Amino acid sequence: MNITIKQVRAFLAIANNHSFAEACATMHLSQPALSIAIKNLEEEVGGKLFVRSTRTLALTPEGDTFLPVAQRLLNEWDSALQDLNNHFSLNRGRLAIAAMPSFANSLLPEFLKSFRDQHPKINITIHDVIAEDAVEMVRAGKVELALTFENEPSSDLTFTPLFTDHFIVALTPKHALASKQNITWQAIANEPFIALQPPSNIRKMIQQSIAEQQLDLNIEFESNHLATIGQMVASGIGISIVPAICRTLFQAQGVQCRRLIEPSLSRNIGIITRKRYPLSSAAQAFFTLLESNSYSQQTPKI
Amino acid sequence: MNITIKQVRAFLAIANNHSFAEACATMHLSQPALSIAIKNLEEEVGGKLFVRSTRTLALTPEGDTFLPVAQRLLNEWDSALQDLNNHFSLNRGRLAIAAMPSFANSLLPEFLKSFRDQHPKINITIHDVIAEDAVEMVRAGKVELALTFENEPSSDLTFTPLFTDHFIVALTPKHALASKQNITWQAIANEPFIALQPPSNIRKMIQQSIAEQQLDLNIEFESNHLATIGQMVASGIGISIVPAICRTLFQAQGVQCRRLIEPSLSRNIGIITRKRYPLSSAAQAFFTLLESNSYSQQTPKI
DNA sequence: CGATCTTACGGGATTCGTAAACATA
DNA sequence: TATGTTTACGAATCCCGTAAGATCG
Repeated sequence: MNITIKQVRAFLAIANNHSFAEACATMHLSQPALSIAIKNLEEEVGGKLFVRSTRTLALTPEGDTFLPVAQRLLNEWDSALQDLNNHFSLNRGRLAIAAMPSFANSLLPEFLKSFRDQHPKINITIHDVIAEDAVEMVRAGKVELALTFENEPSSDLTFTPLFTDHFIVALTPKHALASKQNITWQAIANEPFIALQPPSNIRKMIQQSIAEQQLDLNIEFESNHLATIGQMVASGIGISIVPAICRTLFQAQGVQCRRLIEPSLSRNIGIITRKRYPLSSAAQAFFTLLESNSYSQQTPKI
Repeated sequence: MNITIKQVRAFLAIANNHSFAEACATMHLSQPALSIAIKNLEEEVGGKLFVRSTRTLALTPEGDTFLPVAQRLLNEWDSALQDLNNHFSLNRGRLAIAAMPSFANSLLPEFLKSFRDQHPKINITIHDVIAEDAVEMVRAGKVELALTFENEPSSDLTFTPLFTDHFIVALTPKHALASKQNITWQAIANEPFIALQPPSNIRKMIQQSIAEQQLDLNIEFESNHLATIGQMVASGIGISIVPAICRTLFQAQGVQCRRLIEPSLSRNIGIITRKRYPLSSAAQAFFTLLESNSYSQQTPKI
């Protein structure tokens, strides 16, 4: 049975207009074309759908029972294809991304705002999880892309760098070290230190750096959240080392930031995606947005 | 958006086979034809559905979300059209008919049996109602045809005669009149009479005939049902005049039948249908069955 | 006789298949 | 290099529109 959409559409047009002649207009077709279309349709389905004389046109009982079915079929057909088209044209769709907390807390909201302004119909889900989990979510296909730092190259993942993020020292303005523009690791090692709890990658990087310099960190407080650390630092109970992208967040809490030197510590932040899997139009659009704006999101060097 | 069934079918074939080349077989198409079909489809919907290299083929996220939708669309499409085809080929459908009680009680079951043997998938509904109601059900479109006697020609209904049905006298074998082959109205007028209750048409015809002969009927009992009248006659409390088509029913109850003469009384029995409305395939088949077997259903003249 | 559907037929667009080119693992 | 997809192109098919024919009210 080889029946086309157009034939069924013609059937509907005629049934709704109660006339071949009038249906021509809605179908943008000549009368003979309609006639042939219906004739072929009737041959395919095995019986007449209309009884027609020159003056009257009526549906056969079979045509009558088919009418609502045909209407439903075409409605579903049209809406399904419209929906597909909307996904491509970003008038519809879902975008799931993961971001490590330091990114989600700092730069991400601006990107989201600008994406939503451009594509308000796209539903966005953010997974604010630690870097390792973000990467795993990409690998498992739970999100299309993750915003996190660069880690070891993987055979199934791609890292697209956006910018380099430096670590900075966070302290209260009343702190003795606050008068300096640059603060050394050596100086930090003598201070009460507030650290992110493992398995944070920031914690890991700081401890590795400390170890390389054969220093010891005086960790007196720990927390899971950068915002909590900011509050602790603001209260003056200790200092911390935090990503520069979160500088705005810390300053809002009354915390001051100083350059960390000898050596400075930084990491590349970018986009993790799966190899050999295409991005959805929505994800691609977000990817492009991130890339094209990354130059303006350079970590301020203070 | 002009998208054909064939294009979506091609999309499904490729997605299910994970290959253009293999999908060719199921689509009975060459590779280039498939390639072009998908290319056109992708252009219509506004984006890629597959990412393909010579060695790998995968769905895009959009293609992936469209896959189950497309599957459902085609399933519904195919089953709807198959269903329509089944209606025409009598592999499916519903037939609603009305029949006056005397017909429904006598000849109809045999017709139904033979129809069901030929078309077992057709669902049949019988409305066993008095003749006037049967006609009204046709007029209202509640049934496609009615089996009843001929009445005044109507502008919107058609009567197709099947056979002529004579009225006969029903009495118990012990009855004094049982010895006669033919019984006159005059003789009946002297007997206790068992009549169908109004608004039965049989009652009407009998009373009209009696009146024309300026006789009086000695109605002592009345009932709504022919079967009840049969029981009453069998018990010997009176005699009745009944349609000859019900002769078998009465004989089974131990009632004997005699010819009614001076004058004989008969009516044409046939099919009532709507003018200007086509019959469904099922109704048409039943109509044809009735017509082609009516010769063998001639009322026995006793 | 007039309005409407159907048949006939020529032109045009679409689609097909073969063959060649192309791309990737 | 070998497998599988895409492009090129000639051919067949299908579909459309104009014009003529048929039919019913």
